[in-house]
Amino acid sequence: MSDAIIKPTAKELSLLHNYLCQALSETKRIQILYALYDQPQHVTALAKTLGFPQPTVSRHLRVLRQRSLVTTRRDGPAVIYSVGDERVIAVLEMMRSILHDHLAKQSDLLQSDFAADM
Amino acid sequence: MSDAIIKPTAKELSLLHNYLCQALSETKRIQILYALYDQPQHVTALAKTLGFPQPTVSRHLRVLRQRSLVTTRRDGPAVIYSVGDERVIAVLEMMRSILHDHLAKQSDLLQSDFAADM
DNA sequence: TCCATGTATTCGGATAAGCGAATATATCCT
DNA sequence: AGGATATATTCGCTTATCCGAATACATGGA
Repeated sequence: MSDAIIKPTAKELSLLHNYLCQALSETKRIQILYALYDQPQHVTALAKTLGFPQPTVSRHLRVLRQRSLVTTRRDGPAVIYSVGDERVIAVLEMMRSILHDHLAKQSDLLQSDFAADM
Repeated sequence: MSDAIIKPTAKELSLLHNYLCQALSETKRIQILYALYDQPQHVTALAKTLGFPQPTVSRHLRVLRQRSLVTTRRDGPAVIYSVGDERVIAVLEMMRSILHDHLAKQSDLLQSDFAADM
């Protein structure tokens, strides 16, 4: 498993960072991705759903759009956004499970510390 | 598949962001993770491998350590760092494959644009 | 204990990224 | 064309984060 991975070059990592890591490095954008995964919708609806101002949502969507992480289709004057690549959600879900295990482990530590004090 | 995902709360996303996304939102830290995955090593060796100043590496390692993304063990005055959770590498590898498909698709587009011009 | 090696932290300055408010642009309908 | 709705962009400001240089801290051996 370990040796199946071809170590990426610095250049590739820079691309990876600019393309994906950067895009996911903002809570609001992650919220937007999950909201769109739950339900494709247009900008104003998204803004209302999340409680953010419309320009804020629009700016974040631009970042996601430039990286093809969301796709668009017009519906009259509105623009419906959807998740462009579901694997991005899979990535986020994997991160979530790592986070959950981490929190569980921390909670275990707290418990054993507590036990040790008794 | 789609309905198997429990939509995370804003609070959880904030945690996720602070814990993982934030940590991966920096090219040098990703380089460090891959270098440690390739070979656990101490700080100075890492700095030499990557060509970064030692304090820079140390600062980034602190960020990773605080999130348990790397683990440490002492070897005399040196501190050997290793990857703390290999799933983080899996996450990065998944991102890489998304990036590669994206680049391939872009390259296809360029090709068809080119063909259309002929 | 003192020195050598290795690691972590602090400081000031520079850069990048987000935000709110205002405004520009686009689409459709009459 | 002109107005209504919806979306995108720009501007100035604030905040967060990174970096290099200097320095403090930790460990083991003479």
